[in-house]
Amino acid sequence: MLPHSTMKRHVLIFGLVGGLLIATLQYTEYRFVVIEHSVQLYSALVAILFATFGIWLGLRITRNRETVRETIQESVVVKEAFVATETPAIQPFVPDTVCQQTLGITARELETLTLIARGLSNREIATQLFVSENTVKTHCSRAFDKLGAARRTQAVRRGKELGLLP
Amino acid sequence: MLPHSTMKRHVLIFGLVGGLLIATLQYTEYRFVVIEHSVQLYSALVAILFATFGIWLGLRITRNRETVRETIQESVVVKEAFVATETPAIQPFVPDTVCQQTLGITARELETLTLIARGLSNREIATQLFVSENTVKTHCSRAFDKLGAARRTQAVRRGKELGLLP
DNA sequence: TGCAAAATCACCCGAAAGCATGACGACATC
DNA sequence: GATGTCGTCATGCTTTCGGGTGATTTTGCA
Repeated sequence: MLPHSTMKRHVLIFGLVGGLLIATLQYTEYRFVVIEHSVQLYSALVAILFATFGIWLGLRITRNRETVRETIQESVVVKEAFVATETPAIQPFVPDTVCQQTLGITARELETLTLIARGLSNREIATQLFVSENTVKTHCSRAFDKLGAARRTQAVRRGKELGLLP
Repeated sequence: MLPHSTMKRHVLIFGLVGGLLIATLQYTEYRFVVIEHSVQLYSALVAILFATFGIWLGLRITRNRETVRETIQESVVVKEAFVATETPAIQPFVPDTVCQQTLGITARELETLTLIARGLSNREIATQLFVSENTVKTHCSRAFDKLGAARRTQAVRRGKELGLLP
């Protein structure tokens, strides 16, 4: 359930940022290029910027709308929608405990996976979890095994697909 | 021939009007419709407006530039350009071109990043891109550098945060 | 109380990843 | 023609990962 105010602020910020961006670009342009085709090129750039921005915004909004719709009819479909679309919008992420248990992934392993997904190295993870690097490696190995992953990037991907990671 | 300052002011006005339009519409929206999906629908509308505006502008500019350069062929080019720009607005993921350019990430680097995010190893990426593994490594290094990432997992995380990766 | 699972740590070793550096050709720009 | 960017590739070197194996200590539950 997305609060409307959040969305509103989103859009508003988008708009303002767009305007500001244009303005700043304009300003910088003033003191930079004074060549022949600069205006055309510059306009093209702005146009592309606008287009991509609009497209991107459209994509975003569309995706969110789908989320809303899915949530309303809430059933089995909600799960997939949750993983795919709503996850990034909300802060307190709750991993799919069912999936975790069916795969036999322990709490510590999931914790390790989460830190991997954050981009930490084994050593950093060890520091953060107050364990040795070897232990982290063990957790990694087991988690990778259970996820059917050969690399940590793959593990992250799988974890996100399965709803184990935010 | 239009004086440069005129064009500049043109573009600037476009940007500002865009931002203001969003803002005012947003404001009116606040005190008008209080229906369920109004915000989402409304945002979608604004997005479409933005996108079409951007596309239109892009088309205009493109046509102008083509006209300037080679007057012979034009209609065909415009058609293709239209198809090319509007099609990707629907399904597939569109990376944030602005962010990409501000960071100076090249197309090849982004491609490499995408495959990294898919969990592929450097060797697999090399195979898929028909280049040597060393080249992949180079792309990785440069991309990591531009993203401020030390590891590939970190790069993926950053890329997703910045809207460069799906 | 005792067993099983989990968590912890260690060691080795090969593979992969990452870093630095240099180089070359293509291509566009100036 | 000089310059710059991009893509490509290579080499050498260091670090990190991942797999394998084994061991010890908690811990939870029967």
